[in-house]
Amino acid sequence: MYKRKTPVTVDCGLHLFMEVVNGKWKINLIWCIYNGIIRPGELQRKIPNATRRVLETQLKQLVSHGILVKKDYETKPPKVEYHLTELGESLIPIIKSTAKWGEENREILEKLVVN
Amino acid sequence: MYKRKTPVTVDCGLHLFMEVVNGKWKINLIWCIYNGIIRPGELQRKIPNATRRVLETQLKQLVSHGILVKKDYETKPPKVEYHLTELGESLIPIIKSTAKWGEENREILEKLVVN
DNA sequence: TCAAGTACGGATAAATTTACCCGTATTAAA
DNA sequence: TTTAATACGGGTAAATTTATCCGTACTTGA
Repeated sequence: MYKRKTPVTVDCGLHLFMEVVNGKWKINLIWCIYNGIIRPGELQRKIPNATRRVLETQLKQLVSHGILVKKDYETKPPKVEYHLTELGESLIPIIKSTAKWGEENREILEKLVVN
Repeated sequence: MYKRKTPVTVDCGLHLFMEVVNGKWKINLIWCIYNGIIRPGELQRKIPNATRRVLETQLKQLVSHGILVKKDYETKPPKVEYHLTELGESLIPIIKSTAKWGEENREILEKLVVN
C-alpha cells in the first residue's frame, strides 16, 4: 500500500470537498450508488473503463472518508453492498449543482478542456 | 512540456468542473484573484507554500480553460494582472457552496481525511 | 471436474502532477 | 555597479494516482 509523504491540506472547506471527491472514478461511483447500483460487480459492469482493482481502491477510500458504508453479508459466495452514509447523501445536491455548472458551460468548456 | 497520453474525459458536467478546478493551488488562485490579489508576485507572496513555477503553470492552465484572462501591460519592468472571466465569475457561487459543505462537515471530515 | 460467478488484495508499471533548480531580461534605487 | 523587483520558462526529480498483472477462496450449475 502507498504511504503518503506529505500531509493532506485541509485549510478551507473546499479542500475537504476536493479531498473526498478527487479520484478518477469516485463521482461515478457515488452517482451509481445513489442510483441503486450498489454491488461491486454491478459497479464494475456499469463503469467498464475502470479496472476492478481501481474501483475497489476508490470504494475503499470513499468508505474511509465516511461517504459510503460497506455492507458485507458474510455469505458464501460473498455478497457485498455499498450505501451512502448521511454525509454521502449530503454530497448529492452539491454534486448536482456542480454538474449543472458543467453542463451549462459545456459548449465553451469542451473546446478548452480537451487536449 | 508534458504531453498527455490519454484523452480527458468529459462525459458529465461534473467532470468538466473537476477538470477546471483540479490542481493543488487552483482554487486558492481563483479565490485570491476574486479578492483582488491579481498580480503574479502578490499571488506568490499570498501562497508561499507553492513555488512560483507551479503557480505560474496553474495560472496558465486556468487561462487556457477560460477561467482567467491575463492582462499584460507590456511595460518594462513587466506588469501583469489576472482577472476572472465571465465563466470564472460563474464559478464563484459553486466554489462557495462547495466550501460551505466542507466547513459544515469539517469536524467529521478532518478526522477521516487526514493521514 | 470444469467453467463461471461472487469478492479481495499484493506487487509493480505507467501516467500524471507537483516540486526543485537552473537560467533569461529589464529597470529603479541604493 | 550591485541589489532587488518585475515576470517567464526549460529540464528533471519526486510524489502521487491510475492501470496492469498476478493470485486467493468458495459455490453453483453444466
